[in-house]
Amino acid sequence: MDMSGALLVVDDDVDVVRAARLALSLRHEKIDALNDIGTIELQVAATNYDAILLDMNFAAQRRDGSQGMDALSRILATDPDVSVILMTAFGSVNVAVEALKRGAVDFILKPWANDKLEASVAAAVDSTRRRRAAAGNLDIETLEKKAIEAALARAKGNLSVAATSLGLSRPALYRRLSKYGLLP
Amino acid sequence: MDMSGALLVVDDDVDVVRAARLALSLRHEKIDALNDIGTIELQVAATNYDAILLDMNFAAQRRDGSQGMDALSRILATDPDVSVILMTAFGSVNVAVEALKRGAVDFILKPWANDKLEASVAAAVDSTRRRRAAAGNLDIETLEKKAIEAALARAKGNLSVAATSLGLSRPALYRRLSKYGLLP
DNA sequence: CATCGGGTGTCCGATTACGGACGGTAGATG
DNA sequence: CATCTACCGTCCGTAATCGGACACCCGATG
Repeated sequence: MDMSGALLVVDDDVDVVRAARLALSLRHEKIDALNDIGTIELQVAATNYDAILLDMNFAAQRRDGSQGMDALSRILATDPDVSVILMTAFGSVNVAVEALKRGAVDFILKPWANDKLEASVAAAVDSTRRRRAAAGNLDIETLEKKAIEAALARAKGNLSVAATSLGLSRPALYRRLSKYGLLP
Repeated sequence: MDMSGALLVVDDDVDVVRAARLALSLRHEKIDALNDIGTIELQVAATNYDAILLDMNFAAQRRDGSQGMDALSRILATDPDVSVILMTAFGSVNVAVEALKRGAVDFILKPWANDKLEASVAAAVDSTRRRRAAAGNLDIETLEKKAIEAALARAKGNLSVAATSLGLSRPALYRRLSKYGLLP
């Protein structure tokens, strides 16, 4: 499985950016860096990143992670399908939980173990790709087929119940079962 | 907004169950308890709970949370729409992150603050209800309307692009826009 | 046993949906 | 200016879909 992706590392500490490149460049060809969250929306809108590594603090005295949380929201508003991994040296259980509840896909404490970072990024890239594929899979027939499969599963194979929940008559459902190759 | 829900507290410590009832019974009429995860699937299959509070350790020497993680998976396999809040006295950032990545909606450290527990449960009940409502909203027209709205948003109002991504001809899309009241 | 309720599979006259084609607009380009 | 490209809104001959109705089956019940 090819997990090479386009990554963005957002951190004002150049050593962190360097360490991340070192850990990830063997496997990922494109690793952009951004040291200031002020233009994060522009950057994210301009490139379909596969994963974003986002630090949580961007001012010397800040440790509460609120800047990273804010940036997370802005990133996801700009590109709802991208996976964001938050990074911090000052993590607590509460901050970690809050980050994930707000949509981060993972949370990495600094200093990280390289194999852990690699695994997290690989999973994030995979996640993003699945999300993009699903979002691109919008044709009416695919959605209809999936809905019918879901309704059948929920109705435990009862065709009458499934037809009702789908808002279809039974003959209409039979036609679709035949059309989509779902007949037993 | 009525947030009274059917709750299940899964913990082998009767003091925890008692404390949870005390904190939550003013607002929630049904609070079941289960002290052993062995029959968790049966319990969850028998009742449409709105939220489940799940301890992470069920044996005296166990602190790693693996029993709770296992139970979480089993609960979600049985009822994919229910919100599960994990609880433990031995939480770490890694355990918390792993819990949320596996599908828990929140993570509470013991001993908890009652207002925090209440808020978490209220959000979980709301979440579960939204999930159930969405799962029950399976009629073909609703799904089709939503798909069209999503495609229009992605295509930034470009009808030709939206029609193509939906697998429809432009006249077919126009008919649906008219049918669903989506014409500008 | 007969009856009821719930479900299955199919048919056919009526209705609706389909998409290629037409005519038009707007912006970019030489 | 003329041309091209991309998009918009609509039409109409053809094709497909619609759902009430029919016949049947199965399990539960009196």
